[in-house]
This record gives sequence, C-alpha cells and structure tokens, in this order.
Amino acid sequence: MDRIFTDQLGTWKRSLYCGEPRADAVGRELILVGWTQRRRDHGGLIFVDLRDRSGLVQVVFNPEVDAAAHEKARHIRSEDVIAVRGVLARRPPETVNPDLATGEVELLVHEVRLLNASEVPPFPVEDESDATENMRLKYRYLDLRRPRSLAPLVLRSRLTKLIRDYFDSHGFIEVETPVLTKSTPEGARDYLVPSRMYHGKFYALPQSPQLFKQILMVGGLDRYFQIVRCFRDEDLRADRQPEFTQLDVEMSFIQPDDIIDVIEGMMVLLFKELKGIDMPRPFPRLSWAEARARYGNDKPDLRFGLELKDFSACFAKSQIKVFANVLAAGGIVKGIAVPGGASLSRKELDDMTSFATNYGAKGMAWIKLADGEWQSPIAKFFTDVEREEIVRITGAKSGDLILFIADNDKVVHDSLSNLRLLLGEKLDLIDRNRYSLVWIVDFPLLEFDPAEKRYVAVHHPFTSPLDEDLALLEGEPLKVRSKAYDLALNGMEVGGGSVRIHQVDLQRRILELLGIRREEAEAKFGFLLEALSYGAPPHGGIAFGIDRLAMIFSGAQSLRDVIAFPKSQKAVCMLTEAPTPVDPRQLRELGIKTTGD
RNA sequence: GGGGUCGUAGUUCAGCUGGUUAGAACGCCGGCCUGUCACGCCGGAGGUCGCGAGUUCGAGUCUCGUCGGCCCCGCCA
Repeated sequence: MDRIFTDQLGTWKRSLYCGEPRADAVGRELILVGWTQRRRDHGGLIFVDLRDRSGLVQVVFNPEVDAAAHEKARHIRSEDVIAVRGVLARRPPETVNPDLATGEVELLVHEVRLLNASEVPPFPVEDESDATENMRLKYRYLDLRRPRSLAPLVLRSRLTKLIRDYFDSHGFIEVETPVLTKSTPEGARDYLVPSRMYHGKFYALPQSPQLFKQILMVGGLDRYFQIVRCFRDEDLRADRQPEFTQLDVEMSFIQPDDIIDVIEGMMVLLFKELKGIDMPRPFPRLSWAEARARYGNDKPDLRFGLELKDFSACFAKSQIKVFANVLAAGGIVKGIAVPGGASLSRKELDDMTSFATNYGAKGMAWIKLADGEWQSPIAKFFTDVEREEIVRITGAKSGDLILFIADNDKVVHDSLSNLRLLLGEKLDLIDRNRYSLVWIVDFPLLEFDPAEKRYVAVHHPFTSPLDEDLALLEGEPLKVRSKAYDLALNGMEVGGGSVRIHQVDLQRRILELLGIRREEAEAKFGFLLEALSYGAPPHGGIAFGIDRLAMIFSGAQSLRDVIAFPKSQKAVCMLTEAPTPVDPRQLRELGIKTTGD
C-alpha cells in the first residue's frame, strides 16, 4: 500500500544543516529538515538519523516529549523527507557517538512534518553501500545523497571557481562560443544537429572552440578563456566521455613559454588550494622524442622508473631470428629491466605477453637473471658480447627481469609503455601521494597516415611549425617540429596546446600538405583564412581536460565519478535512457528519413 | 568493428564435475521492545537464474546467438 504524506513545510525555516548542531547549541529550539537515513524503533523511543548533504544528526521521538510526534514517527521509512522542530539536547554521556560529528547532541522532537514519502530505495543510501555503478547511475539522485558520491562534484565546483578567479585576475576575458557550429574535417567524428530551416544542412557540436578562440584573438581580445562543453562522437573509455568539459585558453603576442608560464601558475594554485601541496616550478620538460624513447609515449608517468632501453644495436647480428629479422626490416628491439622481477611466475610472464599482444606485439622475450645464470627460453642464443651489452645497457643484476619487444617503432613503444604502466601497478611502484607533472614539447608537426596515404596533423592543422624547421616543410615534412606542448599529470594527458599559425600563406601551405584541396579549405576554413588575412596577431593557447583534472584531484578512478550524469560505455544516459527515438513529426519537420538499420 | 569479463530475490553475492524443493546476508512486511546509532528478539513474504534457441531423460550450470554493464584494442586533429 502506498504511503502518502501530505504535510506542508509551511513557514518553517531550517535553523541549521543536519551536520552542524554542536554542544554549543544545546537548549536552542531548532528546525531541521532532511532525509531519513535510518529509523530505529524501540517501541517507546524512536530514533531517526536525519541526513542532508552536510551530514547526519540523530533526532529522538519520545512519547513523553510529544505523543503526537511519536505516533507520526512510526510511519517514517528510509529516504522519507521530513522536517522536525525540537530542542537540541546534550546526549546522556554513555550514549555519545564519537563516530558522528554531531554525536554529542540530539534533537528532542516536539513536532514533525512528514513532507514526502519515499519508495523503498533500490540500494541503501549510505557511504558503505556497495551498490554497483549501474544502479548508482540509474538512480543517480539517490547516489548523490551520499557524501562520498557528492564529494567529487564539490571538488569540481571549487576547481572551476579557482580557475575562473585565476584567469580573471590575470586579465583574461571569459567568452562563450557557439554550441551550434560548423562541422570541420580532421579530428574526431562530429555530433550533428539537423537544421529545420535548411533541410539537408547540419550544425555540428564543437569538438573544441578552436577556431572561435583564434578568431577572438584576431578580434583583439588578447587574453581569452572559457570553461566549455565539448563533444566528440567516438567510443568511450574510463577517461573519455562523449561530452566533456574543457578549459580553453588563448593569448596573443606570445611564445610557448608564455602559455606554459600561465598554466604552471594555475596548476601551482590548484595543487596548493585543493591538495595543500607546494608544487615546485618550473615543471620538468621532455621533448616528444625523449619521452617516447624513455617511456614509450607522450604522457609519461614519472612517479616510477622502469625506463625503456634500446637493444637494437646490440642485437644487429643476433642468433635470435625474430630479433635479427625485425632489425633487418628496419624495426627496433627495446626492453625494460625490472628490478626484482625474476620472482614473477611463468604465468605472470605469459599474461604479460598476451597483454603486449593487445598492442600489436607478436611476442615478448624475457630473461631472468639469477646468480650469473640466465633463465630464459632463449638464453642459449645470447653470445657473451650480447650478455655484456645487455648488462651494460640495463645495469641489471641478479634477481632482475628483462623484457624485450621486437617490432616496428610504433608497436614496440605502444606495448612497452603499457607494460611499463602495468608493472608499475603490479609491483606497487607508484606513490599515490605524489604527482607527476611534465611538459612534453617539440612534437612533430605531421605524421603519415598509412590508411589514408597522406600526412595528418599530430596536434591540429593550425599548429605553427618551429621557426627553425620551416625550411624542412617542402623536403622532409615529417622532420618538422611544432610549437605544440602537452601537460601530462600522472601519466594522463590533461592539457595540450600550441602557438598557432597567424599568417595566411603559411596556413594555406599546411592545409595543402595535409591534402586538403583549395576549394575544400575555402569551404571548411574560409572564415579562418579570411580572418588571418586581416591582421591576425601571433597567438597561441591551450586546452585542459577539466574532467580529468577533477578526477585526479579527487582521486577518482573513473571520469564518471566527477560528472553528475555521465554516459555509459555505449554512450547511453542511464538516467534518461537517451538516445531515444523521436516523434515522426519531428523528423518530418527536419526533412529526415531514417534508413532503419 | 574486435578481445576480455560480468549478468541468479529489491540489493550485494554463493551455487563444485549437469541431478530432484535455487541459498546467504542486507533490505522489505507483521509483531514485541524507552537509549539505540549496522539496535535487538520472534514470525513472514519475495526468483521468467538477462533474453532466445540448442544438446540432454534432466540446464542456473554445457553450446550457439542476442541484449546490457564494465575494462581494453581500433577510433579519439
């Protein structure tokens, strides 16, 4: 039978949040409102734990204090919304609850108003509850009543407040750019919005406000920032949502160092205010080439070692066919020396091998070093010279393990960088209380896409080449480095940007190099090219993943924890079940027919 | 598009090599209880084992397909 509460709040005003009453308020009459976390009915006495976002307080219904209130309290159940008026009392000494911030006091209720009955919740609304994420997201409003679930959103609120104040005090202007904008080639798949006014035409949701912020620089704003939602229609990961929030920044008349300087100031402030940590400046910098050589990727986690070592020279004449063949074909052999790794079991090594195959590796060779003896399926193929070289390169000693991957450059670095992270976790080498911040600079401007058989921009097509590499554009474009920079935090890319091209002829040359035909360039980027031709200042900027920052600062394991209503891995909103079909009339208005597959 | 893993009561889970009436805890409902705070005690209800085929005398268990959650590859300028 449905329970229906009909009491009204009336003129009652909350005196304090539930988590606030302390001994100094004893004797005061208070009005408290909130949700019933738990009712303990002793027949005579009824205790109710009243909860709101600030915490819990015990309220007591005693028939000797007020018989009517006590009678009403018999009907209270979990998650009912109630308001109580009563006198705050000091608890009897033996009943003080030291685990509760409000544990020294309790409210003796004189009157209760039952404001709204709740269905039985599908999971207990308590921090200790082990509800699955599935349930938590479907009933996010229940989940958010738990302090542990709300905390990351509170932190996120402080984070964006600090960022806004920081940029405001440094002379930046926050400008909102369109959400309904233009689809552009390159980059991620666009979310499209059909136009009702122009059947067959579409807006795109922005992947980032990139072009608008550059136009703002041409407009003379000089310093712009925005905390802005961006959209990319690609598959999800633990650290990737289809809609996400970016801190977008752009400045005029600057060099990369100027952006880096502003951002370091921001990061130092955030670490100080949110974590109480004095982050030393300047942050370390690695060239893209060095990061890749030593860590295998462009977002290294510097909190632990296990650096990659290159054995290509050492194995040029190896008897190990795989190594020799790979090297002859222009590939490389690299590896990781794992201190103490000889204790890993055969099964663990097999698991690591199959892990490496995720990244294209065809196998993983290994050696366990034990008291001068080398244990390895391929031990007998190593010459004495090779053994000496391996020891010299790695500094490995007895008890250590050495892993090798032989393949092309991409596969070797992809698999080893992920093996490195796996080992860092597995061997517990990562100090969770430390933070690794590192700038990656001197990215290549272009890479060759074998699938599309053309050059593509590593950052984006508006990134400026390094001045000293301009001459290489015609002959050896892959050797051209760019004025791009990424900031990696704990092995995650949290920010990336560049100084842009501000001269229209250079911009046209780059678009040409990317294989974008002149007419297409005009159609897609004409407004930018035109803007550049009217006195665009040198400018550059950066974009930061606010969700990822919030995730790291709050210690969350998933981006979903720092987003109020995140999407599932299949890009579905678990709460609203979006996306859903629409009324055929809506489609007709938009001039859209679906194919039905 | 691909790989892995999970799906059993409202919830979190157990259920060995296929076997007869599918369990536990918490929650829920009823009763008792004036110092509990994970209250306690007594009693009770609650299941399309995600869905669909198949194998079998017999399927929660095995096979195939499918749907969904999560992790990963591809993808993400």
